[in-house]
Amino acid sequence: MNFNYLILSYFDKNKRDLPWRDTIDPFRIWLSEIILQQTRVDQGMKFYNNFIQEFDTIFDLAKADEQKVLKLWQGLGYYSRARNLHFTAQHIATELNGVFPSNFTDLKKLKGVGDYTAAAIASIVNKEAVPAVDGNMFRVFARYFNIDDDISSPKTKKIFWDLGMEIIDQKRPGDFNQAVMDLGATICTPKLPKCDICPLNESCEALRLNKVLDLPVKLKKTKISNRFLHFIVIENDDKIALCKRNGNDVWRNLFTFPLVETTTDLLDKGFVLETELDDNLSFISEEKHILSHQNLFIKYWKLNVSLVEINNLAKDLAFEMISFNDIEHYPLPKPIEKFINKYYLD
DNA sequence: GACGCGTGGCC
DNA sequence: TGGCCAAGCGT
Repeated sequence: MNFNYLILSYFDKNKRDLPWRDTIDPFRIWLSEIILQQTRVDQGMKFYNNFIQEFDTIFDLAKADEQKVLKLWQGLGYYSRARNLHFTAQHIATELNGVFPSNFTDLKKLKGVGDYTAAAIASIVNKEAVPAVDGNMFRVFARYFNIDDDISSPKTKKIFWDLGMEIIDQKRPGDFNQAVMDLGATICTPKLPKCDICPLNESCEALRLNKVLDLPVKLKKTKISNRFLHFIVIENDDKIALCKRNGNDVWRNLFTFPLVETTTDLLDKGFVLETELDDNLSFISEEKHILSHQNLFIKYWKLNVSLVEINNLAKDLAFEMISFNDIEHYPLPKPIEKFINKYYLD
């Protein structure tokens, strides 16, 4: 019994019924792969369904505003995926005459499509025998073949790619890749792997050597930094101040309240704005919001000012007054979404 | 090659 | 609880 036979037999009997598995439409396969980057199926499913409901073809996606795409992506995180998704849809619609690339080399040229995504799409849509090297593949292969190279090192990826190229099923490359991912997501999991019911348990090297939980080896740990954010809530009538974020920072092109960032939690002199308007500030609430690489210590402050002062401030802080009725069109980071839901929309 | 980029779930 | 993990990519 070899790896391919065992895992494909398992896949044929146990593959998960997922909406993007009903089609070979490259647009839908592509969308699902982008959504599932660093994201669990459970979390991405409803976003996929929402996108498909809103955009039937790549032309519909290309015609939409980026802001609408980001709004649909709101809550899913890693928002560069949504910006690149939209950019690539426009690129295909206009530069490629709406024809979605189907081979690995051309897919790789698309913004937001790397080795993994290109291989996944090419193997499923084009039956191209290229391995989809993702976290699941790292884990399943590292365990089955007892590979202890550090998977956080980029050069290790070539070891797994080469091995994948050697053994990928030539007749069913797409099923092979999906079978590895399904096994990794349901049986060969990072913690509490279900080795007792694993279809590969008679030939798995890590299981034989009792080192399943030691593989794969991942040495590098991401460094976490602390940031201190002060969001200024400015209201007038049925409007509230929002700023579009720009620059190379989290939540690019999403909207927040006007922001003052400090280097420590302790505000020197107790001032936020460092003008006489600090007298008009009142503390509302605080929370800790955890990103993958940053701890955000967030405070919300209400600024009580007149309409005239708001108009003057708007120039300095670059915000717009947005009607609550229109907020549904503005993509918001999770903390801002939660704040607005709690204080205004309940 | 190292780093920045979200959110939610698990124990 | 806090650390780790989840179908990576761009720079």
